[in-house]
Amino acid sequence: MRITTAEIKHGDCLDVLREYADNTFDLIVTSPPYADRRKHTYGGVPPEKYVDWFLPRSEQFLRVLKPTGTFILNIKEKAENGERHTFVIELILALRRQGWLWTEEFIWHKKNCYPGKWPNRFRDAWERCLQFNKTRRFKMRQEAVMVPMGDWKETRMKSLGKNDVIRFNSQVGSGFGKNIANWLYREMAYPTNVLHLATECSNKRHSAAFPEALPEWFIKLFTDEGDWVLDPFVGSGTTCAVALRLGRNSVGIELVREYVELARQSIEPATATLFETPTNHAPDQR
Amino acid sequence: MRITTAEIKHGDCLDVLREYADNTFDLIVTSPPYADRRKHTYGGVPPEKYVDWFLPRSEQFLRVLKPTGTFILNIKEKAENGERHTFVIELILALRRQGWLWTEEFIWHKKNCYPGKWPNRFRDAWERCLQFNKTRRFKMRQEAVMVPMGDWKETRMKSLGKNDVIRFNSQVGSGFGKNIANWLYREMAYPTNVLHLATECSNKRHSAAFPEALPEWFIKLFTDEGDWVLDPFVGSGTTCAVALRLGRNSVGIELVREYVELARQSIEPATATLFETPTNHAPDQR
DNA sequence: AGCTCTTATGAATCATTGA
DNA sequence: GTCAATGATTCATAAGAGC
Repeated sequence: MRITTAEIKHGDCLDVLREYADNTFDLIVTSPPYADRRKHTYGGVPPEKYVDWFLPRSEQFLRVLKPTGTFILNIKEKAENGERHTFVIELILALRRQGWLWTEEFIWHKKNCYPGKWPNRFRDAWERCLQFNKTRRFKMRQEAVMVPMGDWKETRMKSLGKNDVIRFNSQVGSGFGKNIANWLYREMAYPTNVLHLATECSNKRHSAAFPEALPEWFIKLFTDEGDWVLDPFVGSGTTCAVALRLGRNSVGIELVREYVELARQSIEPATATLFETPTNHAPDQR
Repeated sequence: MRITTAEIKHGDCLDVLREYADNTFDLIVTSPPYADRRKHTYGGVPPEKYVDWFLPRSEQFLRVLKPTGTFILNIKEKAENGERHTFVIELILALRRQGWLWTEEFIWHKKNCYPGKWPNRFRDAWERCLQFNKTRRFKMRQEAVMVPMGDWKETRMKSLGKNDVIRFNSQVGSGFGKNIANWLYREMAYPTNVLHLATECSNKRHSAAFPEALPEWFIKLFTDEGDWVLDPFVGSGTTCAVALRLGRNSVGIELVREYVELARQSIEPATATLFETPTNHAPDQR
């Protein structure tokens, strides 16, 4: 038995993180407020000042991240007046100077991107998920995010039935799930660094900044159960809700009061839930 | 009747391009030799010196490109010693200082990329196709690269959603009918800035060749028939072969002698072919 | 329960109008 | 003149309703 905690803090992550000790978190995954020229919008940091605004905060991220930890930054520059902003690539260079290793750039392909037509531009259907690390020996659980090969989904999954799949997902490593896993892994392949996810366009009150599948993928890939996850710009709480569901401890920080309330609601029903850990489950088999 | 030419020049594009007048080409599309520390490989420019090596050449590109023209740079930094090189993003910043507009970054998603497994890295399944322009008013033929639409039209036309009605009501006058007419006969949709192309594995002796579909897409998008296409690092001649097939004039430049021979062979069979131009064809209608 | 059909909307961009 | 608000354009997805 293990208690998994999820906590939403109100404030600027620059200040809030000072309360946390060095080397606390295994994963920092976040989608910060994008640079925007308009002052009334959330964030309101103009592109020219974005790097200067970000660096003091990423300095704290660097401090509280474990040496084996990973920092995933979901960010995308916008096109304005016909040209792409450069603040994101300038941020990459600045973060390296700050001591981060730029280890990977994942591409999130948004299958259902925003529509629109312009005379000299197509719809923007991708975002960067930049990976930074403190050391080259970071924790990575590649088996946790394997994907079905070829037409596996159409052929075998259909014959399995929905309940079987749910059972498999919830109890890999024991009994029924283990048997499936034996032949399943032969049918699975490692993914690439291109993620195909749709944005969530549901009728929920709080529209998620990014879909649950995005933090879920990185949490599975870079943490074990019981590890600590941080989202310093947690917004409506997606990251913490997913971390909680996956049995990871999490801290979310949010500046805007009303988002704090939303985020707390999203994790409320399960905050005190006890998660049972299968006795025969080894994290590195996942 | 019109004669389409394709010519392969031997030499360094820095020197060869001096023979060409200002504002000659409508499109420059190329996949330059990647930075590489090993000297025996093609290119052999170390990453630290890549920008300095590239800038004099891109200065020539800027000169010979028409004001309405486009420069597509297919390039991807490689991971070395566990970290991504920054020379590509530094090159973007340097090209902007040189006078280029960084108008777009297309993502080429390589659907069947080379298999492999590393302890802390997934397969690299994408490359950057950076778009640069001299002005914001560049030529773009979006209709030439439209893709078959999903079932959007059918579902949309079956019944208009309440939201559509609201949006139409907000318009003045006969906007409603006009928009419906736009949808009625449409079977194709505009693509996004993510290209899904398979790599051609059945390839020749030139290792860095990109698939024909890649230059083809950009040639269709940014040129009309009879326009001029340049590939300053033409390698085995893919760009020129495609340009010829599409009825565009092209110049390819290659430093390595044996690749020059390969490239010339690839366009040989059709070099002198006469392309018949339909008499009722107007370039601006495409 | 398991389908099909309906409906809303999403980190969008550009041109135009208004302050 | 600079800067901010408004209008026009467009399509893939999943929740929810209906059968």
